[in-house]
Amino acid sequence: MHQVETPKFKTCSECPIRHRAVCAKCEKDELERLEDIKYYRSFSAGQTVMWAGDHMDFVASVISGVATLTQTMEDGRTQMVGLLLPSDFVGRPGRSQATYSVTATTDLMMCCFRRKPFEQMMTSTPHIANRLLEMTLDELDAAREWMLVLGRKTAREKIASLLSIIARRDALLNAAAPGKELMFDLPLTREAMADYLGLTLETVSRQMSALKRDGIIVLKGKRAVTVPDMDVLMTEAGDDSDGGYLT
Amino acid sequence: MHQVETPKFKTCSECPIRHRAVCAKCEKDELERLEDIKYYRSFSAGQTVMWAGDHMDFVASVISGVATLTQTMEDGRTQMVGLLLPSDFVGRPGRSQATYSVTATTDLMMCCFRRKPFEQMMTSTPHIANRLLEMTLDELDAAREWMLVLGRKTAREKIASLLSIIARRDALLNAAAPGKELMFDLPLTREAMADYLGLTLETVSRQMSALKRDGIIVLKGKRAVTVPDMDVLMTEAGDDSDGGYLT
DNA sequence: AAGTGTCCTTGACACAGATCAATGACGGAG
DNA sequence: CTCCGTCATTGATCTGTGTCAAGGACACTT
Repeated sequence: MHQVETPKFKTCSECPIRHRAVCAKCEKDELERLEDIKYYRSFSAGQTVMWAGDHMDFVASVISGVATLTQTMEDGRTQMVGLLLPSDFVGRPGRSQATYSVTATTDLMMCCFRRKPFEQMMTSTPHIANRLLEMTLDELDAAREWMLVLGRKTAREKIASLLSIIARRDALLNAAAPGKELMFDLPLTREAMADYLGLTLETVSRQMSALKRDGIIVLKGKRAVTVPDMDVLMTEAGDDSDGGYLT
Repeated sequence: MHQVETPKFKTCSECPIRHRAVCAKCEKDELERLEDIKYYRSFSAGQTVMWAGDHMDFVASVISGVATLTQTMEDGRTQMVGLLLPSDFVGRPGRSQATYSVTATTDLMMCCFRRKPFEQMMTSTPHIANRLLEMTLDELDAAREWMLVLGRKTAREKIASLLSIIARRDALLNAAAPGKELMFDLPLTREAMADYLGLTLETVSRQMSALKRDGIIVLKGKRAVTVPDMDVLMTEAGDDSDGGYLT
């Protein structure tokens, strides 16, 4: 049951992800052509957007909310392979079958483009293909970063890594003051966190409790997280804490 | 010490990776422009091609041999994040610092393009950018496949997964008859396999012995592997064994 | 032929994280 | 306000893989 809510803005130029999504480099006229082939779809938290193997006749951008990309083995073991945040792209041009399952973990709004005309536009205007290449290269880097987390980090480091990723992108979206403490809501259940990190939900829960006990994070309820000192969290994640400048 | 051997062919049109590399879609005239900005470099097994953080003034295609892409934490834990086979692309246009270390695990020949002129060509001819997008999307799929291996598979399944990947690409290169037994040389040491799989080299060794004991593989020396039945290996990897047709 | 270095194998034991199981917190329906 | 379902926490125990350690196979040097 897709809720067919409509977004609060009217045109692409008012779209909150206008400058970061796959359409970021488009000129006015290109945007107008995109308007013709796009439509909005919304999903409520927990809904499945598509199943692996489904026929897909669209590609899409996440406008708001969070979705997950997951892969499942026959015996039910599942691994999350991507976290889709606003402006992220879903689907692969030239491919009609979904490779992964997509699930909304919060209420979700997507901007969908009919696949065939979108593919045609990609060949006729380089702006879209260029932007998609940039975004794909970024995602590849993120996936490789994640391979280090999955392959070599301890459970505690994994949790700290996930928290710091979510904290950072949240700080970015909400333009938080640096150096100060950060506050955000976890967009994932313990089970989803476990699926992201290659752990069980029990281990996630225990490590969250341990980080809380050690004062690395403060929990209010199950989802609201406060990070008093981001550098300490980064150190727990096994990443170099210094931000790059001033040694 | 870079060995400055030269390849056995003379022009791009005779190049063995001509139709699969980043230049695959180029026309004759575009190939000529590429000739002007390219040069060959060769490395012997074990040599480091570049260190993470190095300044890079080129991007490159692997012509022959195998290289690895690795990421290392401060305390020395390392994770391989990519396996570079012939036709694979190294480096990121627009980025001057290497993100990962690249190491030749066999003798290696690369076709390097000076970065700045290559970037200019990317904007002026869509064929290169298009091909690079395709290749990057494929690599992203491979990375995500690997996340499932790292996060959710047992040591035995991990080894079987790695062996089946190498066996398949080898069969592809050498056009082996399907259904028959496969034979190939491992291009990786036990330690490199461990770094790919998020295991220790001892566990890799034990699981190799176990697969051998169970008749899944036959070892001749340390590197030569024979797979009597590919379907059995795929089942051990936890992948669906059936190739897609005929259920 | 013995010496040396690299890579690999195997064994004994320890431990991080999985598994099994019980209980708790919270929010929505009636 | 209580019932019930979902999600999270915590404890007890088990086990797969890591760690530490010894030795083997092979290639290359002299």
